[in-house]
Amino acid sequence: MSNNWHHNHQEAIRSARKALGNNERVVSLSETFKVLSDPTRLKIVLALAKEELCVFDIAKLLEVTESAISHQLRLLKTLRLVKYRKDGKMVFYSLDDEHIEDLIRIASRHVAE
Amino acid sequence: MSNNWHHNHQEAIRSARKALGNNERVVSLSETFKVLSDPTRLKIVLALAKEELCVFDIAKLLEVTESAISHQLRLLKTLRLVKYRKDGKMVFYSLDDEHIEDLIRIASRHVAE
DNA sequence: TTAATACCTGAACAATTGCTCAGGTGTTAA
DNA sequence: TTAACACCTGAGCAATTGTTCAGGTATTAA
Repeated sequence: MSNNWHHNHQEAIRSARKALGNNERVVSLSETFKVLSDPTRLKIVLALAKEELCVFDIAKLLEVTESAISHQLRLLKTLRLVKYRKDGKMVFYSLDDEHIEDLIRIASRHVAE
Repeated sequence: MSNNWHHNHQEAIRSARKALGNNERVVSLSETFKVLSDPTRLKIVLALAKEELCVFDIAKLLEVTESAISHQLRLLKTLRLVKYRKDGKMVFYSLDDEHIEDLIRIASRHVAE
């Protein structure tokens, strides 16, 4: 009632605003989730978390073209999620991030319900 | 060398394939991450994790239209990530998932580096 | 050198996505 | 009844995304 704005929710809004923190942080957070939101990319991450693989191996494993894999690996490389090691003509990729596996573990539990 | 296929990576591929599990599981996993991959949606989830809010409040908080919020809430409702409670003209939403907060906590650690 | 292999790259494409807009429903107060 | 409010909805849109395609580089073997 009375002179409160709209309805008495200012407290809740202020509290929620504090929980959000600054915008950049939230955007970074969402970008972290975005990397894992594509099935192909998630499969690459899952595979590389277990084994070091070359591009051809990953393409064979996921049944997609080497080009598609290469594009995704470039992104994962840029985001420093994977590292690579050259050996002659081949390039071996592996996971370069400890937190990601924890993330996937928690999410798996969520999917299992 | 010799009669092995391509190069001696069959073992690694077999091991990685096992780590992937079945395709549906991975797709479900990626969909979980996808929900949190949009900044607006992530902000809604963060806000509702802290406070029960009505649509108008969320729109005010995030500075977007009520329509946009309503569309996102419909998705979150469908995925059973939020629950709602009607009170007169207003609809109050709150988070309805324990795992999501763990997920965000781990991802936050990852962003912090 | 030539050919084959392994991988990378940019352009172009179809598909998906998040939002706006206009209009809808349901509830409340005058 | 009328108007205001709170929210929902479908259509349409611009922007983004993942992939294919064609061609490129680098390394190795013949």
